[in-house]
Amino acid sequence: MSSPGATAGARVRAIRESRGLSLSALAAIAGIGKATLSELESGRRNPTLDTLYAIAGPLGVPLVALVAESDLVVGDAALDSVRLHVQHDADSTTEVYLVRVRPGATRRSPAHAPGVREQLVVLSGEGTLEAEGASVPLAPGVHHAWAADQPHAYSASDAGVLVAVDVIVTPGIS
Amino acid sequence: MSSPGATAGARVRAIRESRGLSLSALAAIAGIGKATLSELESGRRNPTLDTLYAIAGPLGVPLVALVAESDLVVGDAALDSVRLHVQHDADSTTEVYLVRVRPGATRRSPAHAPGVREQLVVLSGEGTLEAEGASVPLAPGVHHAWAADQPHAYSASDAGVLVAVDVIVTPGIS
DNA sequence: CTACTCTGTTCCATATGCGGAACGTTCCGT
DNA sequence: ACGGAACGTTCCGCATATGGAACAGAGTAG
Repeated sequence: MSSPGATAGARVRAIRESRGLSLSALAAIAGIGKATLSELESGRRNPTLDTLYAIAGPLGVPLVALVAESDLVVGDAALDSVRLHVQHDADSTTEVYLVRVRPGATRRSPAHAPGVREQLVVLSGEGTLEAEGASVPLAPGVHHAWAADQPHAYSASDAGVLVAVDVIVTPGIS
Repeated sequence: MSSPGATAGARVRAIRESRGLSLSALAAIAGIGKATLSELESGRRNPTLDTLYAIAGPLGVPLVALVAESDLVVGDAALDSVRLHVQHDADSTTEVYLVRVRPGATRRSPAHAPGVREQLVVLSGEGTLEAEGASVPLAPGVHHAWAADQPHAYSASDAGVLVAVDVIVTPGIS
């Protein structure tokens, strides 16, 4: 955490590998030098905004995701999610994630703490959400809210990546 | 908007002035050169992460606030919004905003292009949403979707700031 | 009017981020 | 065993971000 550049580099590497992209490929797509990307990922440079911006696009993540002092829950092969926003209120904590589920993959989530509520807004892709014992079809524009203190799972169809905004509200203290 | 560095510069200047800080003072506190800050604010440099990080601290804002990809309406008495995510698909463009409406303020939005759909997930605060001729009460956890090709407005109650995630889907190409 | 301190900008030497071209490895098809 | 192509790293010339100093202007105290 000492240097923001170092953590950004680690984050870039994590996201890139979770996408199955090679360093050379990403450098080519982003239009930057391989040397730049290599030393950036290993934390040996502190990159320019332009460089980070060039990388964020092809990775499909908002620039915020590379810079934030927020946590990145890196994917197993099935899913990765980026925390876009955290907010501590008097009686609850609200988190906003951008979730990406790979085609054909399923993400099972264990039960959260009692009282936790979760909401999903699908941006693109199709799939299914299993929650509260019901099965909800997911498609672009679909919204669903459920109690997350029970196990639940999202899965993406084989057609394409499922991208969604996930809002999790946890009651109680920060 | 072309260069992320340029918008970051403008944002730094806006926040600095809203804090009543002089350029020299901020440079001294942040431990960076006045030249760096001057040319950064005027958009003539594209800064390093380290430099932005050094500035964000004394300004009292998260690094994210300086880097956000789109226009942040600072100092508008009614509202500010940060674009968290953009995504161009084959037949539509999806944008995710974090919107803050100040207590008692109202944000009126003109009609967007035909076919644009908008969704709101309220994170905290209370207020009212006027859309499609109806009035929807807003409270934490509330979700609403509507056709945004007509004028609409959100307003926050006097109780507190209204914070919400706003998803806008625009059909057609970028 | 002078002297001082503050403002923000411009000039400059230095440090360093940058991309292209090397490099050593590993893997795959022949 | 042998190309050949991919991987990621290191080297190097060039471009540029950096901070210190010099600068002009504005405001104030003497």
